[in-house]
Amino acid sequence: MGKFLIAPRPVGPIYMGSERRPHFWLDKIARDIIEREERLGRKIDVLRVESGIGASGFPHIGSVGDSLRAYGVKLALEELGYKSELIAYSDDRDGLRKVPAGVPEEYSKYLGMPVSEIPDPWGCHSSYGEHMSSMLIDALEKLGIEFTFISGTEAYKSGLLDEQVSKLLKNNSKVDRIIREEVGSSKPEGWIHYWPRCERCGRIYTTRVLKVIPEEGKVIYACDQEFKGIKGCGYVGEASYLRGDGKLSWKGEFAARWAALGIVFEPHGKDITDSFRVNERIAREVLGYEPPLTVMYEMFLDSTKRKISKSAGNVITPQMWMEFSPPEALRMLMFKRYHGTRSISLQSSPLYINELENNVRKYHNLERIRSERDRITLKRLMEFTYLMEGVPEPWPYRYSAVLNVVSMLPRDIGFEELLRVAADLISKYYGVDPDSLLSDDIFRRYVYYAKNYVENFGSRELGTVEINGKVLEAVNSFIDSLSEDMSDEDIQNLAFETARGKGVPVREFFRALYMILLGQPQGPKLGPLISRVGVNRFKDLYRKSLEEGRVVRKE
RNA sequence: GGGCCCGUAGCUCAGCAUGGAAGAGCACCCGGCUUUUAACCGGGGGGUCGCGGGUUCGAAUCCCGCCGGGCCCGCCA
Repeated sequence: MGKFLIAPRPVGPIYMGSERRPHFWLDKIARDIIEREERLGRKIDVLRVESGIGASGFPHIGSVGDSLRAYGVKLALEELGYKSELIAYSDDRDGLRKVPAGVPEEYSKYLGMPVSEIPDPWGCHSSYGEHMSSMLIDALEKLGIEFTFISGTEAYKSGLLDEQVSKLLKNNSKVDRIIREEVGSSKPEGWIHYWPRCERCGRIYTTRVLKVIPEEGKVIYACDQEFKGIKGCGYVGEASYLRGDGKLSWKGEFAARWAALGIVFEPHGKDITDSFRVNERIAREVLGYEPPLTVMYEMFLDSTKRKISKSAGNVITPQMWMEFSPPEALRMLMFKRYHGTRSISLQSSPLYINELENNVRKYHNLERIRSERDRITLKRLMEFTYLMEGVPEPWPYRYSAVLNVVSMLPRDIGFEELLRVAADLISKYYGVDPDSLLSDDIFRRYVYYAKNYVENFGSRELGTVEINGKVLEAVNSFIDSLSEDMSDEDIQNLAFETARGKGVPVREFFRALYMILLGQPQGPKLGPLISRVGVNRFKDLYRKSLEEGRVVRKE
């Protein structure tokens, strides 16, 4: 199908190579999916894409990337005129493998038990697993992702996977062989890759299937394996695999889900590439289901390119992200590309927001982008970033300005007061109506992000400023002449008078002041800025800059 | 032991699938505009495309080898 989207062109030197059309990666995947499904002759009334939702630990920023990318593919499929659905499948049937930091130590007693059967440490959800997955679901909703939720536990209990589980167990020797061929196995030859839940101790990772009884839909098992130092309880019993008294191991669970739900696309992190490869073969060779198209994405690193991990203390949760920058910035970051190791940090949030603002502006000036490829990439990136609901008109102010202003204001004044003062200053900077800022959701959020940023990371690091000696004298004279009782106007006039009186170009004079205070050559109108910040506070800030050696006299 | 990603301008990165005159943004420099409100405008400098081979009329792009940075997996998912 994809090929027919490209119109035939006349042959000739002018068209050499021009049949290569630039494309955005999500659009390409969507076209590939459709082409593939048609070739396979599957019915394509609803194209289901899937994303797993972890339920074993706290979600981090990478967890939402998987779902976000899958959702992007769903949007792209819909744009091509197909119905599509995102399945968010919670892995709450998985056993607890380790007790994450932040969960009571004594939870080690639950190791090996399905997380949906472990009590919620905080008591607010029906289980540990539900608590964890609900945190991720909450984040997905904040990101504007629509999905159909399926709980793994429910899936097993409802019989959704019965057919596939039966097939896998009946063909367990074939499954075992594939596993051995692809990744090897330390289990004895002929191992049956299914985890029955021990009726007595409730664990699944300490059991071993002794025998499959297909005609009764059950297995005989022994709870005699060791898992993470925990020994099985020794119980021997039988479990129905049709009622879901257990679960498939990873070597087959994806395959079962794909076949049962008819999944055509699922992204995966590189940590489970082996798992994917095995499952692809099992789906194809045992279940007779051609596995979904996939993309592999890299894990996230922090700004110093170190792996994000709980022990390193650099974990970013989606909830933390939302305290510092908007969901659309995160969507943009995730949709930009899917390969290459990504580094991400909350401290860089002003950069991400700046990029978002620039891209929104560029989107409304597309004709200015010369290269067709860049044009298409930017156009689609922004349309996906705004979930196909329309890219907003650029707003007339910058986050960097809001952050600068907020970082200079006293911090103990309360949010509403901070908002008012910031609106006042920003309105003067950009020449917009302060009331419209106060009722503007983006502005309100900007002030919120900026407040959090300053409280967590301090003011933005300002570089050293070199200032011409004569200009510096003028600046000093200006600072000395300031007094508490001056109005906005007085201060503004004083600035001009001082500059002229000292024979310094007005532009240079202002530039110097803004560089010292904000680290950038322009800022909100000076009189009101100093007045809102407070003359004495302003003098302190200036004195500090001098003391810290940030301001260097240049002849 | 197995596998993956990255290396292109000072910085952040596109471009590589399908080989056809090295790109963007930021930064920098020059010029313009303005009693700072620029969310600017015009121009400019700057790259042995990590290194070495190979294929080719032609390689950033394909193949092989190496160097540097980083990541993942080893039965848990």
